[in-house]
Amino acid sequence: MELHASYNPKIAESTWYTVWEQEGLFHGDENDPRDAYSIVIPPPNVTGNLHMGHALNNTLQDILIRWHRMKGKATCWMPGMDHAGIATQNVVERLLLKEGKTKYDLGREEFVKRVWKWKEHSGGQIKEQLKRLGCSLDWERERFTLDEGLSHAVRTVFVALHREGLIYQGYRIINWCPRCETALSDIETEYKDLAGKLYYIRYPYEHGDGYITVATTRPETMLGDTAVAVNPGDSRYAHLIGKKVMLPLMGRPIPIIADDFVDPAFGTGLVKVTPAHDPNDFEMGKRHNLEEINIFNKNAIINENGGKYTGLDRYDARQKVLGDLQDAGLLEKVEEHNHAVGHCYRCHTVIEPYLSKQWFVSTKPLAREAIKVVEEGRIRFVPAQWEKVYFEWMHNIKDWCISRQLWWGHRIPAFYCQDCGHIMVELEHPGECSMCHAKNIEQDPDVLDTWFSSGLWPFSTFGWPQKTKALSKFYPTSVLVTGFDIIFFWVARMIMMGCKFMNDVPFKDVYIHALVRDEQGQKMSKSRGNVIDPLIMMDKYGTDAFRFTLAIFAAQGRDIILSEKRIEGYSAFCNKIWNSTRFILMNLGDDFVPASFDINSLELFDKWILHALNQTIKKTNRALEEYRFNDAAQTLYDFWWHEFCDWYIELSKPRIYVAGSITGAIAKQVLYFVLHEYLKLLHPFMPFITEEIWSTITTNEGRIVVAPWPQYNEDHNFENEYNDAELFKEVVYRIRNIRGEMNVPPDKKAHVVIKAGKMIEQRLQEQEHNIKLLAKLETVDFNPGYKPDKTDAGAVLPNCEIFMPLKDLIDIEKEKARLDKEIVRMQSELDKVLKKLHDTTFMEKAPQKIIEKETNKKAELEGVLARLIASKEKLTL
RNA sequence: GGGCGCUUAGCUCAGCUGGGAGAGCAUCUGCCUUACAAGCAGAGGGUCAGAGGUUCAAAUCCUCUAGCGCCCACCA
Repeated sequence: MELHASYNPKIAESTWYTVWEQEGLFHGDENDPRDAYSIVIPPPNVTGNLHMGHALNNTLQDILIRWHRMKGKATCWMPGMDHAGIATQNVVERLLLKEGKTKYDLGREEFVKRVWKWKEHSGGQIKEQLKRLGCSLDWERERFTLDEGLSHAVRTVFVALHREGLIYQGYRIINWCPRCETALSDIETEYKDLAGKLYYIRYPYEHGDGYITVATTRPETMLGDTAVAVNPGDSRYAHLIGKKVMLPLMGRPIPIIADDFVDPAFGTGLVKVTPAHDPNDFEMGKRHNLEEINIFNKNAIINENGGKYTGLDRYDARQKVLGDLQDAGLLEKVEEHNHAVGHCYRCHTVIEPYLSKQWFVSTKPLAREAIKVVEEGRIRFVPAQWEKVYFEWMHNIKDWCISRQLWWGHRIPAFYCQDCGHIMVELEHPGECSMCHAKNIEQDPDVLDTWFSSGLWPFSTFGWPQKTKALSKFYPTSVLVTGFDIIFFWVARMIMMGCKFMNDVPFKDVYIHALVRDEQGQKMSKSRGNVIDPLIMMDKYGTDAFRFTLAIFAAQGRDIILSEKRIEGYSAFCNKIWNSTRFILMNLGDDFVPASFDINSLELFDKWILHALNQTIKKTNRALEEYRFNDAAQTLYDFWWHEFCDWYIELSKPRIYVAGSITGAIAKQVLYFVLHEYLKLLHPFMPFITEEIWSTITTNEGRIVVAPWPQYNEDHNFENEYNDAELFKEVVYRIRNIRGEMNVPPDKKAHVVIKAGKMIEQRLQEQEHNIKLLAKLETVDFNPGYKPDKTDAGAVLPNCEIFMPLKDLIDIEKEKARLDKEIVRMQSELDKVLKKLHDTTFMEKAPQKIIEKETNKKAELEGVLARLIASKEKLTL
C-alpha cells in the first residue's frame, strides 16, 4: 500500500472512468428489484461544448446519482443529446458559408445529410467532456432526439394531439426571424429595451384639405396599412370615424375605424393599422374585416406589395420612407422613444411579426393538468419560489407555434393531397389520398420546434410509445435538475406532455440551480476577465477539485460567478486528502488487517472522532436530501481538514509510533475506519480521487462507485467524550495563542502551569501528554494553588487558568495589551448578558432555556473577567 | 406596467425553521515539526446596503428607500 508523494489528478482521471464503464457500473437495469432512482439529463445540444452551465448542472446530477447508487437504489441516469434545430442548422450553414455556399446550393436532402455528417463527426465532443467530468451516465441507453425511436414518439404525439384537436393549423401573426427564415414561438423571442424613435406621420384626408397624424415606431410598415384606428370614446376624433384618409406614398384610401384597443393617451390617439405586421393590428383587422397586406418576404425585404420600395431591406425601406415623407411635408415630428424590440434567441436578429400559416398546439387544455400536479405537490420545485414563476406562466399560457421553416428536425407528419387539397396527419406517409385516392401526396416541408421533442424526453427515451420494462421501472423519474432559464421552454412542456401521455408526472422534484456566468453569460464577465472554461479548470486543478468547487458554490441564488482562486483552494484540499491518506498508509504497516474494534477499548479521541464522523454522516445526508449541495460539501471539508487531520491524526502519532502497542493498534483501526467511511461520503463529490485511494486501501470490496453508503451509527454517539475533547482543544488553543502572541517559537522550550478544580484537573491530567504534544511543551504542571509570577503569561478559561512562565522572555507591555484585549472582549460580552438579565420583560418572556443559558454565561464571564483583571494587576505591581 | 432576486471581512461567497457573525483566497507574525510549504501554528479585518416596524431578542420576519440584476407583459 503506497501512494505517490503528491496528488496528481491526471492519473486517477485517466484510469477510472473506463473501468467503471467497462464494468457496467453505471447501467440501470430495468429488472433490478430494488427501488428506482432515475434522472434524465437535460440533453445538451449537439452543437455544444461543455460550458460552465453544463458543468454545474451535470455535477449536481452526478452527485445525486452516485449518492443514490451507493444507497442501494436501482439508478439510471439517462444520457443523450438534442438535435437543437435552429442552433445546429445555423452552425452548419455557417460552415457552408466558408465554402461560399448556402443551403440552397445543396438542396434539402444534401443539406440534412451534411448536418448528420457534422453531427457524427464533431457533435459528440460533449459526450467525452461529460465523461471527463466523471458523469456516471448510463451510456448503454444513450439517445438522440432525432433517432428513429424518438422520432416515432414525436410523430405519435403529434398525430394523437391532432386527432384530439389540440394541434391545429392556423394563419396568424407569429414571430419571424428573417435571418433564420423561420417562425419562432413566443418564448423564443427575447425582448430588449432599445432606444428607438416615435415618428409622427400625417395622413391627408381622402377628400378635401387637412390631415390626421398617427404615431409609429416602425414607419416602413405603413406600406401595409389598411386603416387608421381611434378609440370610440375619444371625442376629439368621433367625427372622423367612417371617413377615409389617403395612405401617403402608396396613394391608397384607407378607412378610419373605432376600436377599444386604442389608447387615447398615447401618441396622437390615432393608430395606423397594419394587420399583416402587428399582432394587435391583426386582431383589429379581424374585428373590422380589414385587408391583410404582407409587405415583406421571408428575409424582411419589401415584396411586390411595397410599391416603389420593393426590394429594399426593412431598414433601408424605413429610411427611404422617412425621406419621402419628409420631402412631402408629411413627417410632422420625431420623438425619442424607448421600446421593447423582439430578437431571435438564437441569432439575435430583430424579429418581425409576420403573417403566415403555421401549426399550433392548443396549450390551455394541457396546462390545466400541469398546473394541478404542482398545486397538489406531486411535483415539487426546489427552491419553492420557482413554483410561482411556473404558475404565472402556465396560467397565462398561449398557444404554441410548433412549426419551423427549417430543414433540420422532425418533419411534420402532415400530408397534402396535391389534387384535392386534403390534409392527412398520419404516423407514416399515407401512399394515397384518403379522399380522392390520388397518389400525388406531399409532406409538409416544415419541421417541429426542437422543444417539442425535448418535451417528450422523460418517456420517449425509455422506449415510449412501447410499454417497455425500462419505462415502467424508471418513469416517473426522481428529479429534474436544471436552470431557471428553461422552465418554460422545457420543464413546463415536459410536465404537460408527461401528464398527457403517461398519465403521470415526469419527475417528482425539480431542482432549479443558479446560472453560472460564463463567456456567453454576458457583459460583466468578459470585461472583468472572469471567464472560466471548465475544461481548462479541470486541466489545471483536476476534475475533483473543480466539481467540489461547483458543489460548494451551488447554494440557492441566481448567479454564480466562479472564482478560480477557490478552485485552486479546493485542489489543495485534494492534496490534503491524498497526503493524509499517505500518512495513514505509511503507518498502518504491512501486517495491518482491517478489523472491527471493541467500543470499550477506545480512547477519548477515538470516540471523539467517531462521534464527529457520525455527525458528518448525518449532516451530509440531511443536506443532500434537501438539495443543499453546498452545505454537504462544506461539512465534508470541515470534518476532514479541521477535525480529522488537524486533531485526530496529530494525536494518533505517538500511539502508532510505538510498535506493537495496543493503543496504537486501536488508533490504526480507527484511522482506517474513518478514512474508509469518509471516502465513501466524499465519493459523489470527488469520484476520481476517492476511487483511486479506495482501490489502494481495500481488497475484495469492489469499486467505491457501488460501495454501501455510510450509515449513522447509534453506537458511535459519544456526546460526553466529544465535550471533553472540546475542552482539551480549547486548552491547547489557548497555549498556542500565548506562544504565537508572545513570540515563543516552537523550538523554545516552554512550560505551563494549569490551575483548575479537581474535576477539570483530573480530566486534563489524563491528556497531559497530548497537551504537551500539540502545544509543544516541555512540561505541564497541575497546581490548584499556583501563585503566578509577574513574568507569567496567562490565559483564563471558564473552568481553569493557564500560565506560562516566561521569565526574562516576557514582554510586559505586550502581555498587558494581550490581556487588555481579552478583558475588553469579555467585558462587552458580559455587558450584553447583563443587559438582558436586567431586562424585566426578557426575564418574563424569554424561554427558560435561554434565561438559563444567559445566567450561566454571566457566571462564567464574571469568573473569567475577575481572573483576567487579577492577572493584569499582577503585571503592574 | 407587473413579478422576482441580490446587497454580509479587501475579493468570491455561505449563514435551513429569529437567541453568542462564518469559509476559501488575499493580508500580517512565527515555523522547511520525519503525511502534506498545495503545509503547520497564531493574528488582524464586518454598526450583516439604509430607514422604520414586529419581538424579551432580528443578518435572519414585515414595510419602505437606494443601488444592482433577472423574468414576464400586444401600448402603436
